[in-house]
Amino acid sequence: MNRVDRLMSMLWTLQSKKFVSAEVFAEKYGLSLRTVYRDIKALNEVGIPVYFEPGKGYCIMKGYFLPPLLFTIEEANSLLLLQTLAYKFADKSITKNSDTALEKIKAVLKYQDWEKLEKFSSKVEVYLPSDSNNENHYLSAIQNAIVDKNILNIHYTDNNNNQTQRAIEPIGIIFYNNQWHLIAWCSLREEYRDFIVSKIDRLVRTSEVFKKEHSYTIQEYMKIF
DNA sequence: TTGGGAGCGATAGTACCAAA
DNA sequence: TTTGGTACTATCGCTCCCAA
Repeated sequence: MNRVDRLMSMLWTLQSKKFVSAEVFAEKYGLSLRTVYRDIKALNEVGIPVYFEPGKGYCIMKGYFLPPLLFTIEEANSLLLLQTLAYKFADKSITKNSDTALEKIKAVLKYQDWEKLEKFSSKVEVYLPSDSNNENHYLSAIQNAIVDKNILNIHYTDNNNNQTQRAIEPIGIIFYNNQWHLIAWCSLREEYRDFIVSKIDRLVRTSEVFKKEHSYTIQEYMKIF
């Protein structure tokens, strides 16, 4: 990493964390403390309001924000790979967002890097078994419901082709057996259930918050069931 | 019990020099 | 030009001791 990239990286770190000590920077970039002090001074000299709080570390003045407009070609390639995986493993609601995110990244790349990224994008492919299905578009809504603890109303077709309507409280999503599974408290069955996302025929995210205090995390659920 | 001063360690910062 | 090493100073927080 050259010095300019490192200074930018330090800036993003300071923007994303409350306090960072000189020692943490030295360890992160494999530098001596002396060089970290020089870098902090360099940031100050170009007008970035980095200040020091005794016992805590360095911090950037509240309200100061520089949008992360610079990406290296390696970072852009990594994101392109992730987007390719998203196309295969996620649904339309996710790929729509990852498309626009990648377009924003491409827009701020240097022309040479943009050209490299375009060449690379035609040389990456992921193959999945033919029975995998990511044709619906509920993953994004499910993600938001999990974060905001919103109840979901779903129309679901189970393994016996029985169609039911349920109110569920989603605690997490898991990808296994080539399918996304939604783990949720089911008010119809009054227990935790594993719903295959592709078998959800209709999904409505309500503004109603969870009625139950959930005792499981998604990791604990997978260990137990 | 409380407040002040001394001592100590951790951390931040600077100066100078050498090496790559 | 950039970086690291060493020596040094400054500051802060904590603990201990002692006097009021």
